[in-house]
Amino acid sequence: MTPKMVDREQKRLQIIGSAFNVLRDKGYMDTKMSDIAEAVGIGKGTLYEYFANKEELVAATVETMIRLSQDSIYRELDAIADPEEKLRRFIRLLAEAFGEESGLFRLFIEIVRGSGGGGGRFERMDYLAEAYKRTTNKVEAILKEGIDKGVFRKVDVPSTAVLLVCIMDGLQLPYGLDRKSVDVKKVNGVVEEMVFSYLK
Amino acid sequence: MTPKMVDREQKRLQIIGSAFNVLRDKGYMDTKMSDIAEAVGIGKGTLYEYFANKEELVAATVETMIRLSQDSIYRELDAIADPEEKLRRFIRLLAEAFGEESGLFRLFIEIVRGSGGGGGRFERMDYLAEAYKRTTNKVEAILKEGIDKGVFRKVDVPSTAVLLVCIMDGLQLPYGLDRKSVDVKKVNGVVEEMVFSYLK
Amino acid sequence: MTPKMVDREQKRLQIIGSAFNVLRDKGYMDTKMSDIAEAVGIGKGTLYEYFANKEELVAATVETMIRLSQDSIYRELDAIADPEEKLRRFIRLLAEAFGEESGLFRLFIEIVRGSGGGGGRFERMDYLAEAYKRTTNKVEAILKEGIDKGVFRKVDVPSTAVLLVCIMDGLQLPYGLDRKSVDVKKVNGVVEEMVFSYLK
Amino acid sequence: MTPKMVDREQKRLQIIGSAFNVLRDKGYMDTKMSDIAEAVGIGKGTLYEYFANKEELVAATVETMIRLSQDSIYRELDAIADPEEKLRRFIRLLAEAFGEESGLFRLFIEIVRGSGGGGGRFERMDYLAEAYKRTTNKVEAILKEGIDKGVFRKVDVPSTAVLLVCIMDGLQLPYGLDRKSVDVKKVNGVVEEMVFSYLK
DNA sequence: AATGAATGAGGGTTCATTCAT
DNA sequence: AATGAATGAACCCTCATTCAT
Repeated sequence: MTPKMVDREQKRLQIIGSAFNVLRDKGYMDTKMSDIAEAVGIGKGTLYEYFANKEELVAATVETMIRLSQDSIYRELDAIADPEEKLRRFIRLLAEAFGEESGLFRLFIEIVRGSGGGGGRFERMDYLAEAYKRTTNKVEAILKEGIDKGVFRKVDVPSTAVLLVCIMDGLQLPYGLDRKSVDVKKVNGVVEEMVFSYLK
Repeated sequence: MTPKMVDREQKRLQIIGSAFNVLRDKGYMDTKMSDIAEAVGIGKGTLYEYFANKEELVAATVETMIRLSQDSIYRELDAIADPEEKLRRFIRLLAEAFGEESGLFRLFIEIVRGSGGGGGRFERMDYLAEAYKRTTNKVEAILKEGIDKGVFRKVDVPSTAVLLVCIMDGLQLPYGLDRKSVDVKKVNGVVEEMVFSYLK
Repeated sequence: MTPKMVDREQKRLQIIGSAFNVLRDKGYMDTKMSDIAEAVGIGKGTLYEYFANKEELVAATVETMIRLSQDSIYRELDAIADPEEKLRRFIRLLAEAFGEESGLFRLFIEIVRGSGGGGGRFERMDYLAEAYKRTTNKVEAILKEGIDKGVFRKVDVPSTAVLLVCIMDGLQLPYGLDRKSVDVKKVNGVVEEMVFSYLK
Repeated sequence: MTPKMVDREQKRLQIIGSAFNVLRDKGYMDTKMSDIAEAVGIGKGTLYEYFANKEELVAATVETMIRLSQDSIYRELDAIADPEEKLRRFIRLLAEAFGEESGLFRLFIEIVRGSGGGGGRFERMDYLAEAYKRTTNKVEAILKEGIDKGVFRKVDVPSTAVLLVCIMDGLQLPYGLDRKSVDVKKVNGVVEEMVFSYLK
């Protein structure tokens, strides 16, 4: 990687960071390229020096933010040996990651929505599917390990893993609708109880 | 309500029905007013005789479809006396309603996304919050009844109700990403098991 | 053709007429869609009700103007029996058609230029090639008839026909460069003399 | 001219050479400044060290290429004494210069087109008019000499000269439209025959 | 002198909305 | 009441030009 490449990559990341803030707040549809440029503090045209078009910029933004989020989660998880503790931590980290602070998943969903139909606009959304798959795989591994070690019951691993990820995703819902009246912490507590009541 | 009003209401419903089909398939962003008009089989201008603008039409569509879905679910549930059976049925009905066939929730999410930020375009989305609230209330009622009758443990009712709705919502996720490799029926089965392992 | 189609075709022609005026004066590159809209006296968006994009509009304009020009020329020629008189008239009509009044050919050339390279923007320019071919064919027919009737020498018909069309085209040149100092009428006279000195 | 100036002039010529290749292939409209810079193998900004803007660069390119072409033609013609031979050679040289290999005239025409209207972008296109004038003057001189020497008929010299240049220009036409089906050599042969049948 | 990253004016195009019929 | 032709604001994107290094 030449020095120039470093600068370029730095700038891409800077743009992605600001782009994410705007996209998270306004959604894909309502985010104009000029909004992003303004947020980064650069000219509109400069965006096109780093990304071919809006779709690429948004895809790269989502990809990067997911990767960063996943990397950070996985790194922390890898340091934990006990499967139950690992799963418990996983739930909390995902709840955090999906929580309001991030908004990543709200954006994620909007984009998936737009491209789910087949003729959708996002081509590179395979990455999103991969990220999802990576997460379910991670959960599957944790579950298997727990079962092998006799910590968990012998549950259907693939279905349970999918369900766990779905639940974490579903916890997004109140953020859009009912921010005030829901005690997120409590709900998260119930999630853990419920999951382990099932696994034990 | 005069006969004319009835006609008017009929036509609104007809438009809403066709609009929903289009919106479900293409998403909010990619659905043009002309697409809807074409689907209904009327002129573009006529839409504006029945709805003030795109936002109103879409809001009314989502409202109506949610109401219809909820009405049908509640009607069926009211016929069931046993709380456990009621909750079990509720889970299945919601899974169905949120399932791929409907697509209602994918649309719902896309719209909520757009208006979540506060400055968003959808003003009338309070209705969505109400629908959500109505559902959690319904679940709360079922839980309370079950606890009162000694069928369920004494769980935190509000949090558990919220969680249940979130879980049902979260089950949408695979539809957009991983339609093929997920065995939806199995996952739904795990949901039931998990919920009741927690409530018992 | 329904009544609506008539109106539509009328409007297309109206747009084409105004578009031609603008294109002739400013050239393809410097003609903005808004210039054309303004010239027609309609909104910019309306152009797109009748033509898919700028390229289609320009292609249709050139096609139509060429067709009109050719139709008018051919109609007049068909009324003439004598080959020499026919060719003489042909030269004069083409000189007129290609003359400054029209500017059609200047535009024509600019467009062919842009699309000649192969990767060029104009896909429908086959029509231009056809128009050119139609003209050379017409000239070939006149030459053949003249030769058959013994009015002309036995020249190489295809090459001579191509050359005649090229000459007429070449007469455009002074219009762009030297409008003032060239006596077009005289030059046209020389063309005729030269051509017939060759054919006799 | 200081050594520095020589270097500068060298570089200008180098740029012009590459610029011509690109312009000939893509046309004015589709040639970006970056294309030229890349072709020269220098930075985009450097172009502006040698030419004030795109227009100047293109104008200089066309000017230079025309001058080079004319110089080479004139040098060769000056070595010929016999007027008929001179004219014959002139026709062949111009046919070559205007031929596909060069593409100079296709570019020339595109540019003249853009600036013909008066409000056009090219201010310095006077040079093109001068080059054209120089060519007609040259032809006039040849014709006069031929007439004086009794080799040619007493034709209208200015008109005939203009016509000859127009014909040579017109021979460009098939290159853009009908490259395949035209036997250029034969057509060029007919040109000579026709011209001399007129002059004798 | 040379560069190329940054810029932003400007163009083509879309589509929600209007309104004359 | 119903229509769809007309509209133009608004958006994405390009590319000639500038200027800090």
